[in-house]
Amino acid sequence: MFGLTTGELARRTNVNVETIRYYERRGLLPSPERRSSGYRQYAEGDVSRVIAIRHARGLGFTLKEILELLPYLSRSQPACGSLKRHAQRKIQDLSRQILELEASKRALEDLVSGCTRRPGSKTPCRVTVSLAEPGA
Amino acid sequence: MFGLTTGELARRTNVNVETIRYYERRGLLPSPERRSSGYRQYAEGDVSRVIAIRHARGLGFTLKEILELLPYLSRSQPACGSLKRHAQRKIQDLSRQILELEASKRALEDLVSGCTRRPGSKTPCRVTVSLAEPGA
DNA sequence: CTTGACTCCGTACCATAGTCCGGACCGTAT
DNA sequence: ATACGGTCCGGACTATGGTACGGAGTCAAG
Repeated sequence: MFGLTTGELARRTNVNVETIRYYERRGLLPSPERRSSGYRQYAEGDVSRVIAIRHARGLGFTLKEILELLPYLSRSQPACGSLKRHAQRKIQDLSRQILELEASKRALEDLVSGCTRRPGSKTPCRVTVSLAEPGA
Repeated sequence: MFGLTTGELARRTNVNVETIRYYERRGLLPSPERRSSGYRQYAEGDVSRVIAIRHARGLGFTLKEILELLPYLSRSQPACGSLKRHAQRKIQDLSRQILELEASKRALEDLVSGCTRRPGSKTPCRVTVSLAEPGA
């Protein structure tokens, strides 16, 4: 066996071939061995590595953050504490983002529910006013 | 008076001069009158227009969405209904985004709280495993 | 009349996460 | 032997929302 080609790795991980190359450029995947033809030869372990990256992406980690996380994943004695701190920081980030979105949502809901304008009315509706003259 | 220059509009609305020009390119601001020198001449109304754009951005609307919204803001009889539908669609978007972030947050919290590994332990911590072998 | 601040313009650049392209080369089946 | 699909590569392109640059022209104060 010569290991997996880029396409095979891509199929197994359900990811675009270009994404595999992109992850290599970003340093998320190690530069694999090459056949004499130049074709990349991936090992089975690379499958779980790609899956781990996709999983972490799904959890909201950026590629940059994952790059910091990856060393822990390949150590035999993983630095659980550091990993935990990363995760906790990410939880804080997510909490903040959620709060921001909720604030926007509430503001919009207030806007919409506050609009009691009847069609044909001469006064502009509250939504219009709020967008056009915020603070009014 | 010759109206406001780009810089004056930028200062009054607390945005970058380049952003003003960018909004013009994107069609969010009308191309203003020009002095003989070519300098843009903005009217007072443009101040509230820029502020409205920033406000809508803060509510989570994209520039593209704001572009669709703006016509309603300048009509004398604003189409309250359309505006309301836009706002409601945005509320749906925000709700969905919030749910996604909350799901990620919960997953991370489970990961972190589930990790009871003692320093020096031979078994890798759950956070590591979960990231490296999602689904395991 | 000069200086410094401001404005003009097109274009390039930033970050993010990929995706796509085109020409060249490889590998295998027929 | 040749066709077809896979792979190689650098670079361009997508979308988003701006920011920065550089050379030229403008405005106002001294």
